[in-house]
Amino acid sequence: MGNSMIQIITKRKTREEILELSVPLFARCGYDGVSMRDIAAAMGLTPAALYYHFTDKENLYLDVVMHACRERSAELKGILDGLGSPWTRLEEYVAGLARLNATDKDFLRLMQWVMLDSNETRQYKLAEHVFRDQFVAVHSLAAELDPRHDAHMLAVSIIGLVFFHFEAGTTRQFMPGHRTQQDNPAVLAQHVIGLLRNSLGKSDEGTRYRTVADKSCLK
Amino acid sequence: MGNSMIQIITKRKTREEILELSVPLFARCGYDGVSMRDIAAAMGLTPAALYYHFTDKENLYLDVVMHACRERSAELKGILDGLGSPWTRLEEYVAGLARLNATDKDFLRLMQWVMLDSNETRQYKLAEHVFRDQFVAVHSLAAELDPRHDAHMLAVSIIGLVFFHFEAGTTRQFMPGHRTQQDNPAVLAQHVIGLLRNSLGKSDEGTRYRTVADKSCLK
DNA sequence: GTCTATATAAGGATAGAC
DNA sequence: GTCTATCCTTATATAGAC
Repeated sequence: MGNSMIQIITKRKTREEILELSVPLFARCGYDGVSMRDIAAAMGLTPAALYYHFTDKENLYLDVVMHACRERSAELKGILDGLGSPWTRLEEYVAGLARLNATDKDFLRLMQWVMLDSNETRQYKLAEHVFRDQFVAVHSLAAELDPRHDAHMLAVSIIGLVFFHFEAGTTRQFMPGHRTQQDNPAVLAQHVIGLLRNSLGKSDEGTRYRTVADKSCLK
Repeated sequence: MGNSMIQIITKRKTREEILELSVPLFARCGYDGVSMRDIAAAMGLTPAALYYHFTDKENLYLDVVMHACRERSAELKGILDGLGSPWTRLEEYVAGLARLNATDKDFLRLMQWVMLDSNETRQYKLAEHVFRDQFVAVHSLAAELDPRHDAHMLAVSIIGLVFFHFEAGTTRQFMPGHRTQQDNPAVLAQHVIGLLRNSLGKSDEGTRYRTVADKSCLK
């Protein structure tokens, strides 16, 4: 009995280690680009050992992506569910999302793989576990920010403004006007907030037209 | 001589057909997800025949992506190089980019694969042939639109606002607030232009604050 | 130009020993 | 839990006939 307890704990531990070590592999090369042999080699195991912990490659992949997301998006959820004014939460969320994407390239690329997945049912499962919670929160925030806009489209635009900047990161660096400071998440956040400031209804706070004087969104 | 001419023409024709038929395959499943067998089968050929026209899979893939882009982004380039005012060109470009992405899912997905490519030199080659021309044009447009903004970041934001909407299309449809009309490129274009209108300096035209009266960006 | 046949490697997955 | 050994399938690519 005590023995089986140890087995379970050990199994859990190895399982978690496999998940954690697989994240960068799948992030870099995607589902088809990584073999069970690759994963086993990265772990210092043989491929056969992986099948003790996971039924097949598909389930291993699903668990890896969900594991990576559960860990990494908790902070953002906290911001979105926070108490500040909608505009404050937006600023913090944009800054947080930019920081996450700048810091953790693996997370960024996993999201890209999810959106490109050619297996429909797999994509649906992942989208539900990975995007739904956060999108629901951004969607309500968008509705609070400016009820005159379409909340769904505004939510997508907010996320897209941050996300695409990093998604295009590796190609952007070869394009005209690139400077290294643009990869600084704080700089991007300021840019995005500057873009959104005048588009969203802040007239009730008397700040709707403040951009002319406010230099924070200017170069 | 006349005979060799026929051979060259035939070779060209078959080559073009292979490229055209490979676009949807690579668009759907990416480089690793498509085999030479798949392509040959789609063509009604054997894999060996492909190696008469292309040295290897890598070069076939490169040619497919470049072929698809050359054909599809010509219209957008025309808009960007057009004669209208910067703001007019922006509106037309956003509308054109939205239409292209909505109409041609293959193009959209090929762009995604390029940005995710794990082969660095391959990604660089593709980025140069696929993005540079258009980005240069959007970059100058951005500089004209509002010299106070960082033109590079503004250009990325303009493209990202349109692109991400469609990139997230398959997952977006399961998220709250989704309505089918949001997939209409004209609706998206209006949304994006509405967002940008107040952020970009149009004060010299006396229209900077016109959003309060202008209902086109409202739901 | 396209075929058949085949070399050679890499992939997912399992059986059974330890 | 992990190993060795192996099965079977699929992959890229080439040689040589037609």
